[in-house]
Amino acid sequence: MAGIDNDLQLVKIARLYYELGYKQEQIAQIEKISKATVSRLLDKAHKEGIVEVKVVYPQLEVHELAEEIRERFNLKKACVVPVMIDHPDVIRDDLGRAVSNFLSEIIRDEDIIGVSWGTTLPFVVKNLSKINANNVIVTQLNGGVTKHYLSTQSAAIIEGFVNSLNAVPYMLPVPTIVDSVELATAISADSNVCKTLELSQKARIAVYGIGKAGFDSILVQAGYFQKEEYEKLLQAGAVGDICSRYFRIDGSIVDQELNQRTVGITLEELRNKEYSIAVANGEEKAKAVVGALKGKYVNTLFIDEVTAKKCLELIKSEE
Amino acid sequence: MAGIDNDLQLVKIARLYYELGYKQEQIAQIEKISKATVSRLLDKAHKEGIVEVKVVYPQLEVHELAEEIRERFNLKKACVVPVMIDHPDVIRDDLGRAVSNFLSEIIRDEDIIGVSWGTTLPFVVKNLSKINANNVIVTQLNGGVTKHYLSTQSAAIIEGFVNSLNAVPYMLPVPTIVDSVELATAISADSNVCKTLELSQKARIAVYGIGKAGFDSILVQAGYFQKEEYEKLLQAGAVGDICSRYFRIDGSIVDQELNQRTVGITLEELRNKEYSIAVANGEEKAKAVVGALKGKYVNTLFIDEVTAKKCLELIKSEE
DNA sequence: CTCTTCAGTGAAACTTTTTTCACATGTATA
DNA sequence: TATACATGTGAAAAAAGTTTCACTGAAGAG
Repeated sequence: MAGIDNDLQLVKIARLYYELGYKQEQIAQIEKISKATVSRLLDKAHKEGIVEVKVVYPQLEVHELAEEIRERFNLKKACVVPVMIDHPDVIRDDLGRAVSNFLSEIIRDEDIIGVSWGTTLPFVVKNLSKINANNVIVTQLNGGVTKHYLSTQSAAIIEGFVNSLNAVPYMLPVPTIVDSVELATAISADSNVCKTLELSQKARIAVYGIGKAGFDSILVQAGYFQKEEYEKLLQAGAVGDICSRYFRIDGSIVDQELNQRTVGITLEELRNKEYSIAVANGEEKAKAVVGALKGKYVNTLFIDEVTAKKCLELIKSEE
Repeated sequence: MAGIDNDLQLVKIARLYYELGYKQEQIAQIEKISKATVSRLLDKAHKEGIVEVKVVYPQLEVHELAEEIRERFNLKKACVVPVMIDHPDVIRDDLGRAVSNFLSEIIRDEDIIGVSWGTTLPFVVKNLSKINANNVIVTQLNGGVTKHYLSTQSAAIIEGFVNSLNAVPYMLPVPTIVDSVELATAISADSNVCKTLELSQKARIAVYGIGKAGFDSILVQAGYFQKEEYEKLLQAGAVGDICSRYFRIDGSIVDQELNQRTVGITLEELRNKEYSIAVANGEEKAKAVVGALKGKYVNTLFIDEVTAKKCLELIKSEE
């Protein structure tokens, strides 16, 4: 798309501006263009990733809250990031970084690591640094959201992991929920799908987000549910999902038939992972997080301060 | 110096500005300070390294010129970087990056790598990325410039290499040129100095700048030479120096007595290195570069386009 | 205790950057 | 060939960011 000539000029202008501190007007003279164009080209350089701005700061944690949650649910590890700025993107970025750091501590050669998709996972990928490991396999834990096979969202997440770990990907290019149990069985029997599912089962590490049950869920918006069907689900006590499998606040699975129509790793299987790593962000997800913890679908939790507090409140009010 | 509270606010403001794209005026409202202060704090965040701006671009090379130089002087490798922007800092940065990339290709476990100081070396250090190698030793090839033992310049360069390579440093905390041959011999006999010199001799890789002989040289300014002494040197044909040892355009050493009063690796020793890597930048250094190449003190050259052309001109005009 | 000094601040003046607007150029389409 | 349409430009207007300046309050000196 962008020619090399073009990019060279962008680089030149960016360097004159950011490395040498020239004013845009001086650059305009040098390049014989208007200062307006210089401004526009600098903007383009940002968008094309030629200019990178990074804010460097230590990873902070709220240890007391983390310890309380870890003990209460007998987790392997809990990490609570402080809410420095109350904005989802900022919090998710901090969570993503924390998860990423943790992964680079635990990943080793020959590992199989399963990942799902969601709103938080992209932030893990964004913060993933090159990790030195050999023969790692990345598997997709559950199908994509779009029904038209291969959602770009999940593909990008897997790709990020693959690049950072120098790994081999195993995708699950199927819908996450299908119309009948028979169809789900048939799909799972397909040799490619089956291979990925097997690897997901064997994975030592699984990383996924915790979803909140509600009409704003991606699954609803992607048309996986009729309105009445979803309402029934909510009335039956659904508070959240992991890999598109819905559970109640006590951790029990809501609808066994639905569960059987869902393709991908099961919640049972997650229980047995050495590392079942969940990331969650947002107060409204507190019930979902509590459900996930009570169901033991998670042994390593990454969560923000506000949500962590809300979770503890919920638990304490139950007692 | 800066309190943690203070830094936290800097980080917060930097993130609001660069990650969320808030205007300084909005941030001023949030933090209940004036927009002038926000501007000042952002400036401080830059200076403290909390905000990093990087221009990302591929490493470009002028292959034809490089090949011509490589062949003519029978070098192992020559790398000529294009002059995108005619400013010493920019060119040196490109050179530094090129050297740094090359080093990360060739460095291996148990290596000994000797480095000098100069105006170009800091740019190599700046661009050095973490290199995975074990038990590497970094030695200082020649004494610092200041006569007061331990020049910060060279210390910083060594430190950069040590950090990047996870290496152990061997410093040479002595003046580079002393008053008498006897003193030089005595200093070299000191057990610490001797150890470093030995390691420098054994080093598989040496990295250094090529200096130009002239009254603007750091050595002159540091008071190593009387004016008349230096004039004599120039009249005797000195065009440049490597590790404070002066040579003519044909590569011959200018003053044997001075050479013997110089502490550090000898030019002879550089000739036998597996990798004798020189970096040079600036048209005015062309003669010095030609001398270094003719003397075979270099087998791997990193140079900018303009200087490379000038060198070839010089050689061709001699023929 | 008073005076001086100094770092830090906001308001306002100033500079720099971005956006708007009108126009030009080239390209695809009828 | 004419016509719509997108793309890119500079001049000027508008917005955003920086610097100057005068003032404040705190720390140290007398």
